[in-house]
Order: sequence, then C-alpha cells, then structure tokens
Amino acid sequence: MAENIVQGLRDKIENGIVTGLFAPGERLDEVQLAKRFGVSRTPIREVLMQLSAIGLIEIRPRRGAVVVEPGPQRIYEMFEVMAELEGMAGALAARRHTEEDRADLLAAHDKCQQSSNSGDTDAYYYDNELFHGAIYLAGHSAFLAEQCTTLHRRLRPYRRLQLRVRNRMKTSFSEHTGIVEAILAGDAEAARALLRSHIAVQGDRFGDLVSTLAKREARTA
Amino acid sequence: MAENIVQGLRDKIENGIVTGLFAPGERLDEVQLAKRFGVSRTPIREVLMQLSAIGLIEIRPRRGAVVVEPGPQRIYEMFEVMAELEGMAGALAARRHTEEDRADLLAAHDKCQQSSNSGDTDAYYYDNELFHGAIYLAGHSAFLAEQCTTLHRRLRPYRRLQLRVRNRMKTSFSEHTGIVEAILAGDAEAARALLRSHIAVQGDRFGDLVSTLAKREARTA
DNA sequence: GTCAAACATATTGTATGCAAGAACGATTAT
DNA sequence: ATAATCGTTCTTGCATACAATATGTTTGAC
Repeated sequence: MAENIVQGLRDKIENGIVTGLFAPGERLDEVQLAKRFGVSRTPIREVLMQLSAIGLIEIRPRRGAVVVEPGPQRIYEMFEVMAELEGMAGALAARRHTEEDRADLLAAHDKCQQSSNSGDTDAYYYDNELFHGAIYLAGHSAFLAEQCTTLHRRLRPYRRLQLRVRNRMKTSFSEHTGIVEAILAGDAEAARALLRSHIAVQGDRFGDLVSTLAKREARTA
Repeated sequence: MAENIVQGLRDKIENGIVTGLFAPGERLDEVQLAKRFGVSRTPIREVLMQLSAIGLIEIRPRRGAVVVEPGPQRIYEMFEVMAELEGMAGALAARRHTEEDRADLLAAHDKCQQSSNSGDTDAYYYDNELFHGAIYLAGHSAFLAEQCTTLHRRLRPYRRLQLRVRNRMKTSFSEHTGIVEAILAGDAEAARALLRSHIAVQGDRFGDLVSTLAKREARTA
C-alpha cells in the first residue's frame, strides 16, 4: 500500500461530512464505510476516533457513530468564537507583518477582487480562504493559525451557505478592503474590530443562517 | 469486559503526559503500553490516534508516537490565545450572567481565597480551575467553554509551574477579585482586559516560564 | 389484543496474526 | 581501520477473527 491510508481516509470522510455527503444525524456504519473505501474496519475505526476527538462526530458506546448536528445555538457560538480569533489574528498581523506578508496579503486580496467581480461564489469562497490564511500567517502565531484553520474547516458548510445570500459576496469583499488597510497601517484595534464584525453572525445574518439551515433540513428529511 | 476501556485509557495516558509521567520527547511504545495496562495493542492505538488529533503527541509514519515538546515560542502562543479566549469568556459573562451564575462565581472565588490563605499551591490550582470554569459557565457559550477547557488542560503543567513562582498565588487571587467585580458590575470590556492580562505571559513572567522550563529540561535529561 | 420477555441477529469492541518498512548491527571491501 | 552495504530484527500498519452487547422480532401469557 501507499504510506498512510488513515490520513487519506480522514480527509475523505471529514470532507464528506463537511460537504454534506454524510448528512448530520446520519449513522456511520463501520462495515459500510470499510466496503466503500475498500479497506478493513480497523483504519475506519481509527478515523472515527479522530473525528470524534475533533467533535465532528459523536460515538455513543456500543451504539455507533453519528454525524453531529450542531443546532443554530451552537453554530452561532462557533461563529462567535471564530470572530474573536480572527480579530485577534488581524490585530497580531497589524503589529507583526513583514514586507513579505504585506505582498502576500495584497496578492490574496487581488485574487478575491477578481473572483468577486466574476460572480463565481465557489471561486470566491476559495480565494477568501486564502485571504484569511494570509492574515493568519502575517500574525506569526503558528498555534493561532492552526486553531483558526480548524474552526474555519468546521464552519465551512455554513460559510458557504452565507455567500449565497444576496450581495453577501460584494459586501464581504468591500469589508476585506478595510481590513487590509487597517492591517497595513498597523492599526491593530481597527483590524480586530473590522475582522470581528466581518465574521460575526449578527442581526439579520443570524436569521438568514437559521432559515437557510431550516431549508436544508427540509431537503434532507 | 467493562464498558469503555478506551475512554479510561485515554484519560490515563493523557494525564500521564500532562503530569510529566511521560516526558516530552519520549517515545510511546505500543506493546509496552499494552502490557502496562493489560490490554491489547488495538485500544492503545486508538488512544494514540485521538491524542494525536488533539496535538498532544505526534505520530510519524512507521516511526512511532512521541510526546510533543512545545518549545517556548509555541507555549507563549498558546497562552496568548488562551488569554484572548478567557477574556472573551469574561466579557460574555459580564453581559450574560444570571443570578445563579453570580452565586456560583462568588462561591468559587471564596474557595480560592481560602486555599490562597492556606498557602497550598495544589489546592489553589484546583480551586482556580473551578473559578475559571464558573466564568465559562456564566458566559453561556457551551462551545467557548469547551475550547477554553481543552486549552486549559493542555497548558496545565505550565500553569502549575507558574504558581510556584514567588508570590504568584497571592497576585493571582487579588487579580481574581478585580475580575469578579468587573463581571458582576456587567462591565464587559473591563472583565475582558483584566482576564487577558491575568492569563497572558507578559514581560518578566515569560522569562520566568522559560527559565523554569529549562530547569525541568535539565532534570529530565 | 396487547405487553413483556426471550432469542436471534447485527454491530461494536478487543485481540491476534501477518506483512512491510525502518533501525541497528555485522561483514566485507577499500 | 573505516565506511558502506546487506541482512536481521523489531515495530508499526492493516486485516481478520472472536467476544460481548444492543436492538428488533417473535411468541407466549394475561
């Protein structure tokens, strides 16, 4: 075999959960997954253990693994924490960014502008991830970057839904511009505040999120 | 068999790492651990996978698992993030605490006062954990509470070292008093700022931490 | 007719066995 | 004598087999 079956499986299953291939609430049968991926139950079990440790699935003793369905309350809380962490990354980036970081950040921002103009939400979603990644790097805190990336992954499906909301992509991009300015100007607190409100699910946006969730719920039911 | 060997093993090994029974850098041999705990390699492997997912150990393909040694840089970063999350919890607690939370927080604070006066750093460490736990609860964000608790656990050995520094326990307790006042007064930003500087490893304290780490390093070498 | 208990089946949890790769040592050649 | 290469051994990685429990169905009794 190659080298690390488990690593590959982990990414596949995790992506399957995050993209909705495995719906929330769905029971993950070990032998089914094993057959599906052409491996034995052992690596499957190890992957499930890892995902359980991250909190993506829940393993009830003797009763199997199910994809957790984070209710609106919990999703809101996750965005809340994410907003704070991103704000922190922005503040650090404003204080610590180097010339190289500056160039990378501007390049990522340019890419966002292009995909935003093209109207391709999927492309924008990808470039948006790169943009935020550039901010993490500019913050020069490897640990913070890891935490942010992990949370970003877990929130991926919901962030994707948000972009579909009317005009959200344009608004998002214009917010980016302010964030870049604050970071490059070295204004830590401005960068923090702007990133916080960029991420946070406030006011109307929470209603949008919940209703979109409800729709998706109805579709899978 | 009982019910969940893996859960028990996970706690034991995790605690072993956190308390230093398994030293950083040490190689964790599967068969040795299996013999030690009287089980087969399978549950041991699953535990190691979980710990690897949390980041407590590192599994290098075909080369076994080693306890990760987070360098001073990384430990500093972890405290930095922790400070921000705790600050956030404090701000939320200031805004959202109920009458019940108020009572719990004051009770936890009282216990800290007692153990602080007794001079027992271990007792204070425990009560301190309860105190911070009460703040998480008062913040009414289950997700944030989980994140904080996880980080708290990972930083446990270093926090313990800090308390041994001269007068740190008294200083810590007096800081608690200010935090409690800010939270109960509903002053979110004050609570945030106080908790941030309560946790953060700033100025002299970073030097203290590094030198204490170096000493421990020399002892295990 | 309905409810409860017992048995059967399916699925999880643990152990063991087999294969492949990495580390360490020995032997040989320069 | 030293270094390099080949081989052996130890350990990880995956698969399969066995044991234990939970769930569902069927049958019997009230």
